[in-house]
Amino acid sequence: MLVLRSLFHGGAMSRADLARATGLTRVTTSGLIAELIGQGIVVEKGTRASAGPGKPAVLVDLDRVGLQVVALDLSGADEYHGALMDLRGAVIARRRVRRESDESSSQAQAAVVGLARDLVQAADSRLLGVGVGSPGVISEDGVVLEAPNIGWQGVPLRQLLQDELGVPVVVGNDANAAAQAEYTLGETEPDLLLIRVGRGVGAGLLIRGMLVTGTHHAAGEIGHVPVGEDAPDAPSCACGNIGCLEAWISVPRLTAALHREGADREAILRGAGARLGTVLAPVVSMLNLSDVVVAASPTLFGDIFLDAAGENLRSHTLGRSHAEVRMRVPAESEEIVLRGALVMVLSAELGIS
Amino acid sequence: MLVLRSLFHGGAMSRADLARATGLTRVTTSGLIAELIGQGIVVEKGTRASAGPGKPAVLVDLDRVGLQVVALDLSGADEYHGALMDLRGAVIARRRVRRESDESSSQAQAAVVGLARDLVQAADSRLLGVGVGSPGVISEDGVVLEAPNIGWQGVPLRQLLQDELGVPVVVGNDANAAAQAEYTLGETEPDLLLIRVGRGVGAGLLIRGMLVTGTHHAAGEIGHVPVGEDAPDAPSCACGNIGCLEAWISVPRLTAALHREGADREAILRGAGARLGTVLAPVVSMLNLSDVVVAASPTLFGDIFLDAAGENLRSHTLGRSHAEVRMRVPAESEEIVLRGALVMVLSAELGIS
DNA sequence: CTGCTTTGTAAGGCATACTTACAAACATGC
DNA sequence: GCATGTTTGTAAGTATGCCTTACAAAGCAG
Repeated sequence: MLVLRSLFHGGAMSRADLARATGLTRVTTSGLIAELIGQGIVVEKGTRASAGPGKPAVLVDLDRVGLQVVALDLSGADEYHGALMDLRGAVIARRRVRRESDESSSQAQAAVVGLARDLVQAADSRLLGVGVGSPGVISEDGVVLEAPNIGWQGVPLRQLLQDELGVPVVVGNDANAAAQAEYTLGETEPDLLLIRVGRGVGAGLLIRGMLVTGTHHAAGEIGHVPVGEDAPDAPSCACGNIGCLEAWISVPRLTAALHREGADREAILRGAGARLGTVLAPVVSMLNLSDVVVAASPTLFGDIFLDAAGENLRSHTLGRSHAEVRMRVPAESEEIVLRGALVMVLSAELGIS
Repeated sequence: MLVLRSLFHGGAMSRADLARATGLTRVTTSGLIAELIGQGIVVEKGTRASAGPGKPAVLVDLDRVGLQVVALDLSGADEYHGALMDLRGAVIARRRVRRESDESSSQAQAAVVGLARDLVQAADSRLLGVGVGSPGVISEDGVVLEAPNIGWQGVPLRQLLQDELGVPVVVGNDANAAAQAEYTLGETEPDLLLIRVGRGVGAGLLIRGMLVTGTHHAAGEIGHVPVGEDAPDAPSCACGNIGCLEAWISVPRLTAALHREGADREAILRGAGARLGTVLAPVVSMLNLSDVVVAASPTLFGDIFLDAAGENLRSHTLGRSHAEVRMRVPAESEEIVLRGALVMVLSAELGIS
């Protein structure tokens, strides 16, 4: 694991470089690399153009193009999205399956299994596994305990897919997957909060690089925290309460507000951002976070929204601590759940994080 | 570590019991116990009254009365409080040093060193180390980065005490210490939030039993999150903002509010509790916590306050997740920081958590 | 008193990573 | 052109931690 992690983040290097990076001896590293080459996970990439005296180094690296992963993103509003990727995150094949709004639980399961099977069959090289980012509350062993958007309750998705496909499968919450993608594939602090806004509002939280799951696997479910519930324009939520964060900022609700007659686009977006900032303030203070990522459609959640959220967040967390909170949009935000599913497979199969 | 942890939480047991508890073999356990007995950390406690066939077991246990720890609590409003304790948490000697309000940084340091030295000299058995729970922001290596209440800034307290006393020293935030005490000494979930209200408001947070420290060691600093800042009676805070949580519920501010003419005690306490609930709601939702502990003077923060906080918290976190949040007051709340300091030493010296 | 159970220890095995030693392959200086 | 020094990668043997197997000690049950 140590060797694989160093290789993954450090890129191609010699056995001696690896020994220095991991703190192991050259001897031990050599043995481990031999084993990994035997397993087909690591490959030799020729000698390095020598840059000094001594025997020239033979570079080794993860087989970044020879190993493949199937990643699924079930969080789309009207489609299931999947891709066959290599370890670099490059998409080799992509499939989208339209979702009917009146789909039953078993129809949805069949659609997802079909999508996964299709992509697994598209693999033209060694397949490490299948990763799935799904909305809802998901247990450690990949049972979707509750996913209202898909109409699932207690669906053992991981087991189901594994039995159908005969390949290792990992299933996780979409926001958690996105947070792991941002952490493992990006250059971030080990403490990271990622907010995802779609039909609902969800969050993924990493503390010291470790996913926070909560007592009942429901960490990150902040859509139904009320905020500004005494405001004259406080919206009522589908859950029955008034002023839930989700009722302020979810994509359908925000779109509806913007299309209302005489709507002031900027004021509405600024207001929505401010609501998010208010809800996040206690969390950011409590955890002393410095890095908050908003993964959502940039047309709605662009600079106006983000600046308002950031301003409000900072004005609500300014204490004696000088911590500056950075709020930002991740790179390639469209693919972030797919990339998160990839990272989940890397973590489960290779111990990479 | 594994063996010590099992012994600490399981109490006196035989080597064979330990083997079953840890998953190690009897042989390995026996060897480790022999080593620990050699170090004077574990003692044999005679044979167990036989309860069946087989050779009667020889009980071994941590030397709970022979090992001692010095614990300091610097969070008092007008005194430094310290105790010499055994591993059970029983107080063998206690000292209190009055604190002058106009004390300088170095005077405070001298007072703390004197208190610690006094208690170290009172030890009449093997002393494991010194633990200090201090208010403020404290780095991993025991430097008090900022403690406005004591007037400290960048004081390397751990190094200072260790050099003066020649004994292992651990320094941590008081709320963090309290949370660790509650976790290690009580029967709680591995995810635990502890709120301490005194001159300020602080929190200690454990996720999977691990302390959350935050990017700049300032996790738990929630005193200056504004809440209800638009209310007509929103108080202004020393920090310059309006409606900081601390301005609503800190002991001096709450006491002052209660002593105002025509004050409705119950309404004020309920209001203060509700403010705390509102601030905690996003945190509890985000982390999916089920256990929130309020460690504060029970005269002010009794049932009225707690019920209001709990009600507000629940009404603000009721989503689709059925998680019930339990809010409670810890046992022996007066000594909780001392006991936390004890736990910090156990953790640092013996790996017990 | 024999058989069975449980405890605790002794002896040896196996895996992991370490230390030491050395051959291979290159750059550099004379 | 060649000895010298440097870095890489592997071979052989060592230390450690835990395991398996085996057995003596000390009790209960029939």
